[in-house]
Amino acid sequence: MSDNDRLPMALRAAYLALHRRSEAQFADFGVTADQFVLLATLERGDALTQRELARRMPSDPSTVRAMLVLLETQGLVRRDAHPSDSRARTAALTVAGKRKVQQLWTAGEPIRQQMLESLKPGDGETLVRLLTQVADSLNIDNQLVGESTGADVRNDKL
Amino acid sequence: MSDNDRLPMALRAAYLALHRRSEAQFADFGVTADQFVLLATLERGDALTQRELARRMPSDPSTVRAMLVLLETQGLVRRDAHPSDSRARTAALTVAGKRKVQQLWTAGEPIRQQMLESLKPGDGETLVRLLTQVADSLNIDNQLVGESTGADVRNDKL
DNA sequence: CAAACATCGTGCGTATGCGCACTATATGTT
DNA sequence: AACATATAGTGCGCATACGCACGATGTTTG
Repeated sequence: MSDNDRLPMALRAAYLALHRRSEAQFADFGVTADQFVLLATLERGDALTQRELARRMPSDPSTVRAMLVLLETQGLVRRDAHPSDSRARTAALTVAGKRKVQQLWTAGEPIRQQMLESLKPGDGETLVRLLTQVADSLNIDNQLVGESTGADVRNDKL
Repeated sequence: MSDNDRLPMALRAAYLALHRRSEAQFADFGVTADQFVLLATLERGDALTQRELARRMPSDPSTVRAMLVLLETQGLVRRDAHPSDSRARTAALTVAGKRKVQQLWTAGEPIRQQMLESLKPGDGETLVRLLTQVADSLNIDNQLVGESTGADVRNDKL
């Protein structure tokens, strides 16, 4: 039971530590940790709608919008009208954005390295697997009743 | 390499899922997920200074202060003068706060249960262990380089 | 076609999360 | 005792994170 209680706190502590460390590491580049997540997500799939971008991050659409507005003023991101759906807007990296995200991958490498080095070989994969299981168990429960409004494919292979 | 990159995102996704789910679960009680963390921390060690409370959560002292101010107006927490250190203030649960935290433990039980049920027996402990290792590796690195005897400590280079 | 419904983006309000600068107090050194 | 330094709390600013309500547009259904 005491063990039961420790998992949420351990997860929280680990994420906040990662977040703090990333903020510090990216500060020199004028970019926040979450902005990096957004930019990296755009790097893997350009010209996404804001909603699709939010789904992949994962984050809230309104949060993503605020971030895009900010990143747009910094010239890292562009928002264009969607070709077929006039409600939607697509988000894409600018040239400067692509350059920035490259720098950020490099700048963040020590952090990812540090995390892996603290684990035994193979434990990195184990950790990713367990985290994914836990995240899925917390997410899906809301819509566990198959009422899919179409082909809601879960193509996120994170 | 690709595995290297997935760990931070998996950690982020899992934490945010937990946070969202907890917010939803605690909303009926008029308490946020982080407020529960604070209250539960106070439950385990009453009459902490704000800084010690922040260290245990873990969170930032200025964040904890804002939360305490809020919780104080809701009558869940008391802030008293520290007996010996006149700079410090101690935080403690009120009677209503103690009652509330009890309710919240119960309300959050399904979430913790759900997390554990998504894992094989024993994997819960493994996950906690790996998360703790990763968190430690991200936290300590800043001042692990202590061979200085304290004469000229310039540990804070930010 | 028209009405009902779903979806996208937007704007607003609240609550963290954290850094930074500032004041007040405590502690250590000479 | 006088001074330097460390520490506790405060106040401010910025950036998420999210829910909710709104208008605009797309999609389905009668």
